[in-house]
Amino acid sequence: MKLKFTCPGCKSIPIGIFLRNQKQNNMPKAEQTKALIVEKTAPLFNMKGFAGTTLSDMEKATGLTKGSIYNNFTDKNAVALAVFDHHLKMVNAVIDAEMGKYASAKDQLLSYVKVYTNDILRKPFPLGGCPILNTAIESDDTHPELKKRAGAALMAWRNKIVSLIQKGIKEKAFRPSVDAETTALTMIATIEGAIMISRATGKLNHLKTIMKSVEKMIHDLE
Amino acid sequence: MKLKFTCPGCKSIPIGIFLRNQKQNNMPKAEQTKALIVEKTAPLFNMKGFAGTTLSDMEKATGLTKGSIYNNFTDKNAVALAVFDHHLKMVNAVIDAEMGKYASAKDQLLSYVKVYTNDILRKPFPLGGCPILNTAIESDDTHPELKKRAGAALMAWRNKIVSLIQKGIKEKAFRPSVDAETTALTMIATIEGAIMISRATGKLNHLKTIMKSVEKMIHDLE
DNA sequence: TTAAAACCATACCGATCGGTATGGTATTGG
DNA sequence: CCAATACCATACCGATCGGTATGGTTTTAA
Repeated sequence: MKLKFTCPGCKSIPIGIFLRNQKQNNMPKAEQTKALIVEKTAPLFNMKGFAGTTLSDMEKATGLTKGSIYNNFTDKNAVALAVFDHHLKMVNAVIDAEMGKYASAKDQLLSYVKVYTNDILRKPFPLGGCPILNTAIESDDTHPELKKRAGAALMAWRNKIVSLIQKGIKEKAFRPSVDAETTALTMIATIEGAIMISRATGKLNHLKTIMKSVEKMIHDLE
Repeated sequence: MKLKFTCPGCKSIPIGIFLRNQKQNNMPKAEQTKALIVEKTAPLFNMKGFAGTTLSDMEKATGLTKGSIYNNFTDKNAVALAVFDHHLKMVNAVIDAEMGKYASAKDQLLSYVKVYTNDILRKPFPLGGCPILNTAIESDDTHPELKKRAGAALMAWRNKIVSLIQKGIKEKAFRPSVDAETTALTMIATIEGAIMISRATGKLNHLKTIMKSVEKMIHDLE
C-alpha cells in the first residue's frame, strides 16, 4: 500500500507533490486545498444548483474524497457559500478589468454591455451563466444564507451603477434629471433577464439583441 | 382495517367520497387525481425546484402515497412537466383576463405591467415567483425537457408582444419604426429580471421601480 | 347489481444521500 | 532531521432518495 495520496490526473505522483507543484504562493496548504475545492466545484454549483450538486459530484470534480472535503469545510453548505463568494470575485474582476480601460462614466457603464455580451461564455467566467442570477433564483425560497448573499451582490451592483451615473452627471455627460436608482435596477434586471432568455432558448442572438437595448438605455442618459 | 382510504384533511370520510365531493365536472377520476397531484405539487416545484422536490414532499402535499402518484404519472419527471404546463396555463389565464378588458394594443401591452406589478404575489399566481423564470434557470444545464418548455414559453410570449406591437402600429398608436422583436425581448428580460431582484432582496419596491421603466418603455413606442 | 377495470396504500427495493469516526500519510515548525 | 501537527482516504453510518411489485378497495360500465 504505497502512493495512497496520488495526483487525481496522472495517479503516478503523490498528491502532496502534485499540490506542491501547483503552489505558486506562500499560502498554507489548507488554504490551497480549500481554494482547489472551491474552484473545482464552482461550475457544478453554478450549473446544477445547490440541491442538484451531490457530494459524490464534488468528489469527482476535485479528485478528493468526502473526508478531505469535510476536513476543509464544515458541510456542503459552507462550500456553496465559498463558491458564491468566489464567483462574485471572478465576475467583479472581469468587470473591473474592462472598466479600468476607460475614464468616463459612460464608457465605464458600457463595460457591462461589453462584458455581458461577449465574455459571458468565455473562460474566466463561470460555466452555467450568471452565478448571481442562478443563486438568487434557487435560493429565494430555500436557502436564506445564499439568498442573503445574492441580494447583497445585487445591491452592491446597483450601488456601483448609481455611482457611475452620478459621476456621469458630474462630468456633464448625463442629464442631471436622470433617475439613477431606477436606471441601475432596470439595467441589472434587463441584463440578467437577457442571460436567462438566451440560455433557455439557446439563442445567443437574443442576448445580443437585448444588450443593444441596454446600450441604448445608457446612450439615452445623455 | 376499515376506512383505509381517507380524506387527507379530516380522515373521517373515505377518500373516494372526498374526491367525489370535490368533483364538479364529469372528468374521469384518473384525470381528477392527476389534476389534484399537479395542483398540490405545483408550489413545491416552483419554490424548491425539480432537484429540490422529493417524492416525500409530494406525498405530504397531496395526501397521497408514492404508489398512487406513480399510478398517474410515470415518474417525478412527468409530474414536473405537467406542473410546468399547469403554471403556464395559470399565468396566461391571468394575463388574458386582464388583457381582455382592453381593446387597444397599448393598453393590452400595459396589462403585463399591471399583472406583474400587482398580481405576482396573489392567489391564482403560483407561489415562488415566475415559473418560467424559475424553470429556465434550473433546467438550462440539467433538464433538457423542461428547458425546451421554458424556452418555448418565452418565445410564445415574445411572439405575443410582437403581435401586439404590430397591432399598435396598425392602430397608429406606435411609431412604424419601432423594432418589435427587440422591444419584446427587452420587455420580457426586464420583467423577469425585476422579479428576480425583488425576490432576492425581499424588496417589493424594486419590482415596482423597474416595472415603471417597462411602462415607460411602452409609452415610448408612441 | 355485479363483474371487470381502475385506482390507491402497503411494503419493500437497491442506490445514493449528506455526514463522520478512525487511522494512516504528508507537511511543517523547530 | 524529527517530532508534532495537519491533512487525507477508508470504511462506515442512518436516513432518504426515486421507484416498484403486490394486493386490497373503489369506480365504472354494462
